[in-house]
Amino acid sequence: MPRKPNYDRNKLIERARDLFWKRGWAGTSLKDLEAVLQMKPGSFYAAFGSKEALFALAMEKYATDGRERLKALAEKYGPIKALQRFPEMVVESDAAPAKACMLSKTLLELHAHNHPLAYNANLHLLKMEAHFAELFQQAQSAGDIDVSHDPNVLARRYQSDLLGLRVSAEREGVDAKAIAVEIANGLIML
Amino acid sequence: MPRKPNYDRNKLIERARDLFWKRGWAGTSLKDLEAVLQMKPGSFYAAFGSKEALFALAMEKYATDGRERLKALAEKYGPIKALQRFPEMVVESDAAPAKACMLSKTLLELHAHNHPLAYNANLHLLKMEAHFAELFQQAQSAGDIDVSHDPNVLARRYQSDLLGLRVSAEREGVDAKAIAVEIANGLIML
DNA sequence: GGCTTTCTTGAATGATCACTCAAGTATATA
DNA sequence: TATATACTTGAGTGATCATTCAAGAAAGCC
Repeated sequence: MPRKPNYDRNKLIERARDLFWKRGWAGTSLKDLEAVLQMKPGSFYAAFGSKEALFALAMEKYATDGRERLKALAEKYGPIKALQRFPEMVVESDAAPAKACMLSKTLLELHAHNHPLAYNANLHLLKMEAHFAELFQQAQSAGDIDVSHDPNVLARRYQSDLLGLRVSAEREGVDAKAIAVEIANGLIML
Repeated sequence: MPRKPNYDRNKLIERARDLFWKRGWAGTSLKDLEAVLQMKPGSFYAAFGSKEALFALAMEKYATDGRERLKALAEKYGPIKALQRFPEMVVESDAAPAKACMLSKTLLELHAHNHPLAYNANLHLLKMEAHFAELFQQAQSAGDIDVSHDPNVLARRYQSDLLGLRVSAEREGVDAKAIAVEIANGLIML
């Protein structure tokens, strides 16, 4: 009896993610979303409920994809090489809507307003950091990093460096690739 | 014959800076500004011309103050110690409206819109980076850092680390002080 | 083919946005 | 004290914001 929606929900979320990622929360209007998603307000609200709900879905996809890319890298090259390649990968992806991290952008924009999405962004960052810690620990087991280091401390610093890298990459006239290489090289000496 | 304004323009700019710094560009409405500055719209526009013009003034003050704090630190402790102390100082200032850097927040929020304020923010970041490079060079002259390093490269990385630190400091549950110490210690080994 | 159910449409909602301006008020000079 | 010159006030501007909803269109089941 029902009627199927004539859109691919997953693709819509991806397109929304790209727009939110690039323009941020307040910088993305519903008119922008309607244009990109090719949806009228009625359909939009029937499908997603609210701008905020869609943003949460977009951020979820962003975070999940990031973790999966890291996981794929680790399975292909091993933990230490994955950690070394990841910064360069992030900075060099020309197809991405922005160089900066969507999670940190969201956090910075909405933290002062105590907006749920800011809290949400931080949760995703914590998950990613846990993943980093896991890889650092595996690298220690493989003998690539001295066991005197606390993997959680390494992960915390690594993520901080990565966030800085990605802010720098958003700037004009800064050689982010060079910074990425420095971060990667910094891991050899541990 | 004229009548003097009954406000201290400089203090108004400082209060505006604190509000913009905390809440960002879109997150700060004119109503918010009117409340904090105790000004009606008419006075506001007579005094500053536009929200954008005031934001530019606020950012200018933010950047100038930052450079002066660094300069004061360098005059008191010398170049290398100043560079080491700066990250901790930035993270520990509890009076500040936000931990994250106002310039990077502005850049991330407005870069995708090609907003003049984003370009402006980048200019201030470049100035700060030049100041860092100068201190690195002085530290080399003093024998505290090996001359094999390019001071501009050091400054680029230092600023990137600092930006990452300050994003991390904005997060809940992250020991930013510890990261600041790590950055400081990283300078010893150069 | 009719019927039910869902999806789609798009005008309309009230709220808030940055900003304007004419009228009123205060002050420094003459 | 009179006057000229600012500064202050606050209601009002049109634009845009996210969101709603009633009406119309399409698709699966009997």
